[in-house]
Amino acid sequence: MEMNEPVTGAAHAVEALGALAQEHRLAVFRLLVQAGAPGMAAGAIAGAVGLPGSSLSFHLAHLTRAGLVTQERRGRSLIYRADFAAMNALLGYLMENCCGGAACAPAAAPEATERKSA
Amino acid sequence: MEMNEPVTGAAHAVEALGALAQEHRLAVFRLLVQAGAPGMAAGAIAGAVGLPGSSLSFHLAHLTRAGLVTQERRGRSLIYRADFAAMNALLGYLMENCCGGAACAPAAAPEATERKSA
DNA sequence: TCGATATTTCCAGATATATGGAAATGAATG
DNA sequence: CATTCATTTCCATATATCTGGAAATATCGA
Repeated sequence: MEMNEPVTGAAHAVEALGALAQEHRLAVFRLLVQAGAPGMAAGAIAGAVGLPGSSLSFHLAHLTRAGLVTQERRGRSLIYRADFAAMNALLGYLMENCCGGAACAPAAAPEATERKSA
Repeated sequence: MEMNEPVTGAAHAVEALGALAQEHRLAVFRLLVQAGAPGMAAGAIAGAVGLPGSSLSFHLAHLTRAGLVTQERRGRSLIYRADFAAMNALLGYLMENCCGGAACAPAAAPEATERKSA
């Protein structure tokens, strides 16, 4: 069953975008983006974003269902990580066939990796 | 007041993502992305996505409020266009300080502009 | 000014989502 | 096996969103 496929069709994209379209989930996702490969345990995330366990769990499940984060048990903790491949697939879907293929401005080059602070 | 600023803070990003997190609005936005600079009239959009006027208007207003599309009157039609700058700001915000600044995989380069067909 | 065209606003009902406390589950430790 | 720690599931309430018909608004042409 399609549980962890890259964002391919409209329905997947809507689910992923909906997962990100919420204050706390967006904060969690960005936190995981910045955490990178090591990921973070649910408890550490809860501490960072200041949410009660039940709410955080709800949001993590939402992000996981949408395929934007992965879950791995490590001892008694559950480690969550941003899924960069899924994210890229989503961005690609949004900009697909941008400007009908014409050489539009560098519309698909978010300079995030070059940025210093803000 | 902040009506058309680039996506800067979390609240803006949530609004933009929420605007895209809906089947019909996503279809409309992608249509406008592909239409590029000329944009499309509301009626043409309605025809393309098959929505009654009132619903489409609701969704276009939503996208406009979120700063993802712009509106310009041309005769009796209203021309809508995707706002690529806002889109890029959103993508940049999502990937900000990706992997803590480490040289992570080319996570922020959706190859949309290089793609041939799909 | 009258009529036709293009689009929006108004409305109310149907559906979906967010919240957090309390109880339940899963995994390690002694 | 009993205890502690980490996280999830359950539940009810509160809030927000989607929908489309009908009426209102705006622009053009004769």
